Amino acid sequence: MLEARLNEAAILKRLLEAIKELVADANFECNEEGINLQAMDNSHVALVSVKLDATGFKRYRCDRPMPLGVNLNSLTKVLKCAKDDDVVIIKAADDADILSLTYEARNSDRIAEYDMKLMDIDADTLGIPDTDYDARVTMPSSEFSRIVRDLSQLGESVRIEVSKEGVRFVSEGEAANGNILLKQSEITTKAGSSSTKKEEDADEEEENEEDGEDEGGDGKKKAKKAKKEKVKKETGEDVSMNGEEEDDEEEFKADGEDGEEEQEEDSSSKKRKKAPAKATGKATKKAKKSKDGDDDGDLPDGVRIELNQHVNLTFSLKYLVNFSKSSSLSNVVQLMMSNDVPLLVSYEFGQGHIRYYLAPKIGDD
Amino acid sequence: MLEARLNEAAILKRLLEAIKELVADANFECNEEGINLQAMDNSHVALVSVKLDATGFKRYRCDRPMPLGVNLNSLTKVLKCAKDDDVVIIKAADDADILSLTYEARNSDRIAEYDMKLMDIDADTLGIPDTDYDARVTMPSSEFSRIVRDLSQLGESVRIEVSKEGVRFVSEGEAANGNILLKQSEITTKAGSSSTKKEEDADEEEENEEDGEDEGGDGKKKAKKAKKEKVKKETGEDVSMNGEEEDDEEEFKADGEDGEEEQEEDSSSKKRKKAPAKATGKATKKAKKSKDGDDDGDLPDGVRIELNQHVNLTFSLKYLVNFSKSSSLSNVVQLMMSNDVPLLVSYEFGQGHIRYYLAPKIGDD
DNA sequence: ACTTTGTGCA
DNA sequence: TGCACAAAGT
Repeated sequence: MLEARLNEAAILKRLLEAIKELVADANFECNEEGINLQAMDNSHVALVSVKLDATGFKRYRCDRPMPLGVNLNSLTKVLKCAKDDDVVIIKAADDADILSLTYEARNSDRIAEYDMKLMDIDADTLGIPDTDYDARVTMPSSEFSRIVRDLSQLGESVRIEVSKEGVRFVSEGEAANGNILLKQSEITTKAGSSSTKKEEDADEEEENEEDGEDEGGDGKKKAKKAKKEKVKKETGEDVSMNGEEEDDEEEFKADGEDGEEEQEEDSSSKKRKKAPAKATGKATKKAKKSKDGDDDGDLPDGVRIELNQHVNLTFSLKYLVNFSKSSSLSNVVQLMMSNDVPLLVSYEFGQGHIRYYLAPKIGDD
Repeated sequence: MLEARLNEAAILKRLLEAIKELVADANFECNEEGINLQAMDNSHVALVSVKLDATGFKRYRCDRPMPLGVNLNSLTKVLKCAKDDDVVIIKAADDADILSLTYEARNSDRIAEYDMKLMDIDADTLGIPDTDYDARVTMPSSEFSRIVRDLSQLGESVRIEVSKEGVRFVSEGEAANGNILLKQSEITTKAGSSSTKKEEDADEEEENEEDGEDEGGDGKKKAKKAKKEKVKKETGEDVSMNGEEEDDEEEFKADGEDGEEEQEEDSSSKKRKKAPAKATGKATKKAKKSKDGDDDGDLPDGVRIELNQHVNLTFSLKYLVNFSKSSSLSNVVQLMMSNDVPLLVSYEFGQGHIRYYLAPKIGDD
């Protein structure tokens, strides 16, 4: 039995609007910690991963893990029937093939209920490469959208180069070449910069775990490897596949062995030796942030670059444009990159996140 | 070597948006006085002429005249990558086949650079008929857009009739006929009317030249001929072809002999015996305006009609609709007409102008 | 590229 | 409540 009550239908609507073009059908994996979705795009080039923390719901109950196989197009249609500020109640019986969505108007004088057929979807839970990233770029999501939209007019692909100078997006087309340089708003290397990050809980965790190199002053990570570890954790933390920990450079692979979102709590404590109850959500994180006076916070503008090593990768703009539809979910986006490893594009939105992975084009850097 | 710095990308974006449907490729003729473009539309029916005064740029440098052959579609794409308030720097080396556009964000932490291939375009510099117009209608550009859009739904062409009564736009279609009469806001004939005109320098010149009939009271021109002379100068002034002065009724013809915008100064003084340095630009004009307390100034609404002689012409609405895309460049548009002569549709926008010429349909009036 | 729909503003 | 602008669909 699943019953989840969400205060704002808007979040769900935007999520589906963002991924419905990328994926046709997907399982919403529900367990007591929340709802996760993981799927490869139709052409098996990109991977999308959505997490909604149980704590993000007004009310949440999930007796036992259950996958809800959903046709995203249908769900999008159903969600369009909700007003943005409606309260949504999602319900599914334990062995039912029906998903029920109830929309309650704020004033409660309208209650709409929709039932949607569920489907069985091969649970190809995907192993997400648990990569150590060499560069993390935090920027306004609107700017990222703008850049990929602009460059997609010129060419098929974009080369993203992160250096101390900043981030450079380069696209070469038949009619014209484009080249956009974003300088970071403040300090160039990691942390210390007072530049704000975003609702990225990762940093606090770093402090807990990797200790010495907290956000404070040291511009660079002590050791590249250490840094990588951190970065990885920051982003990899919530990724629904946790049971296994391939170090990196692995392409996405299907695996059904992870405990269905039993989630980080366990695995993180075991493998990463830190376990600041991620599931407890933002409250904890934010509290920590304010204490630390760290880089987190929401920078409306401004670009932040955290860099271990020069990266230079080429990606298909078509996919990036698609990813950038998630801008409505957050004002900030993070790009995580290491050479020869899939790019991670991450939007954090309070109740969870949506992350996209995209393998670089070969013959780049 | 060309280097031009424009404070607002918007102006260029709008210009290209306005003409890209009409013309595929064109030469931007650059010289020390500014940048000019002249081209016939793809079907050789209409002619478009754009002028950007050097003085309109924040910085402008052009060592020697150079034509930049541009594919307008490509340029449009590149310009779409600029935000409206970006600063644009246009650069071209002397014998390069590359045009470089650099966009600097207001806050300067984003710099985008685009390279565009240039092409060789047959420099069919066109002779624009230096017509004496019998009627000039000044009206809000939005109103003009509305009228041609409306009428284009009914029929293929519009008959424009200017009389003392006002301007009448008539279209006859299969399903319905339309007929729009615009009465002028105040006095019917020339000048004196306090009706504002627009950034139209012409009027002051009239005063200088034709004297007696300054903006003051006399509603009509003394002599029709004199009036015509004036009108011609007013509009024909900046038109890039000045060397020759075919009196009128000539269709556009290619000619390479005009000194590439050596411009009016010379010809006007010689031929028209008045030469209030048009090239010096609006400052002069405006100063004069304010002094005279004449009709100039920007009338947001209101229609002004200057008429020597009844005109009655029929035009293809398809083209007029196309021309009216320039509304974003100016709140005011001027229509200049004489019987059996191409219509001139002119938008003035501070840094220059965009003008369209369209031959009337035969069998009209 | 144009038309239609939806949203924000007056 | 109506109008205008912007975004999406055809």
